[in-house]
Amino acid sequence: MSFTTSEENYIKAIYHLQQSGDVVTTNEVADRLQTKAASVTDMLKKLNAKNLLNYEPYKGVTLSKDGKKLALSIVRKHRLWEYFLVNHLQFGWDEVHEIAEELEHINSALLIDKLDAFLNFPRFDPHGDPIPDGNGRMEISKQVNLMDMVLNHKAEVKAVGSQSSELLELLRHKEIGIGTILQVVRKFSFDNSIEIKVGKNPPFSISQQLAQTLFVKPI
Amino acid sequence: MSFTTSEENYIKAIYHLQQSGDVVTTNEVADRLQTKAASVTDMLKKLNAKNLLNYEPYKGVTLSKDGKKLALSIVRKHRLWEYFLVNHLQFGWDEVHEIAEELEHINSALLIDKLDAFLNFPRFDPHGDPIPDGNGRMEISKQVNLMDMVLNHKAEVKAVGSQSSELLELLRHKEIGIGTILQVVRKFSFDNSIEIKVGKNPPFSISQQLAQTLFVKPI
DNA sequence: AATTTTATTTAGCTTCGCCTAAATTAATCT
DNA sequence: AGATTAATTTAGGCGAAGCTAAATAAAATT
Repeated sequence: MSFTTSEENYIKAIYHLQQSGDVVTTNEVADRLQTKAASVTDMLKKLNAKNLLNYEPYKGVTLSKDGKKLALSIVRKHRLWEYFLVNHLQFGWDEVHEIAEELEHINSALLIDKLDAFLNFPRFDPHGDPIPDGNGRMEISKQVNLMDMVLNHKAEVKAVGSQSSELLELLRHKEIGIGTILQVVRKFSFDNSIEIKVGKNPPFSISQQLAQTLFVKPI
Repeated sequence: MSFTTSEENYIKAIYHLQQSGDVVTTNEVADRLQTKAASVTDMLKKLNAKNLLNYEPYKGVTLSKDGKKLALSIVRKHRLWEYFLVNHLQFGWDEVHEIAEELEHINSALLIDKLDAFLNFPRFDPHGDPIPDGNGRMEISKQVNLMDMVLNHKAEVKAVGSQSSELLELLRHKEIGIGTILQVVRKFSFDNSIEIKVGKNPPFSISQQLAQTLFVKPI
């Protein structure tokens, strides 16, 4: 089964809307996709006929098993491409969304598998959102990127954005690992570097690139 | 100005058809795009109205200045993506065409510039076709990939597929450079390696990966 | 419970890219 | 040159995905 870009966009929108508040309404979808309710109704009927959703007129919609699977595969593609754009093409993490929005519709399972391998099977995208694996499974813990931590709040390192040996070497050197408790004590806007404090050691600074790959959970 | 995937495919088709035999006919386009002549006529009128072509009913079509520019930008994208797929994602050069066909329609000048830089400004794609630069200029010489040379014919190395330091190191070691005269004396299908002879030295073998980055001109 | 408001669906129309069949122009062959 | 064949265009339609306006169902108010 293959789907149009439009169909995929609807499925993805419903997936995201479903995250907060189970059943999704026609207007919510229309809002998110910048389209009109009537157009949404048309598409819901179409996707319902393809068994991607559970839809009953006037009663809102949820994704079916197949719909969820499709949504996760699109999310996977989107986040892998974002990772690629930021970590290999030197995009800022704030400028990649629209491009990934296009790339996510490229149709090739092999391409995505090879991209995943090339990127070293990252588990989080540059925004800290988890990347589903080939079976749609992903990390659940609600993490926040170290760049987004409020000052002077303790947090525990929960995940790193990639498995590349260069990154691991650097982390080993700085003595940062999963489980490390730290807090951000200062942020410098010049180069977006931040200063962190681990235990009773004196604070030291880390680069934006490094901070972006660290995901922490506030304590 | 932005164009639909369909429009871009027509422009690209006309560009390629124009390479061999100036003026392009409706049926040639229909053939190449696996569509019907009537559909082509529709599109030709549309693209003509957008000043991308010089089209007169019954008299065939050529690309206008703008059309050529657009065509070259699509070809550029296509070949850069092919290069990426083969040299970074480990695709075989025979399996990348369809995927690049999709990727070439992704719309972002910045993306392509950054991809180009990431790839080290390659001048030839994995098939030996030249990659246009941002201004639509590209190498002209009719080269053939070393993999495709007939046995025992002398040829001169004209270009290498990339500028990566790893490649250059290897070439220096093997004493191959632009201008080197060589001939393929044997091909091994097991690993697609080939044996070449330079001057009066004994023949030596080079890997498929290396051979694919070498472009020669038969003498 | 009846009415009003809001949400959703239905009906009918538009554009895009494609199609078939019919008409027309150009090319080729006696 | 006139007739036949081939190439191309025109006319009319179709499905996808969108829209507006009207109809209907559900929710909220009185």
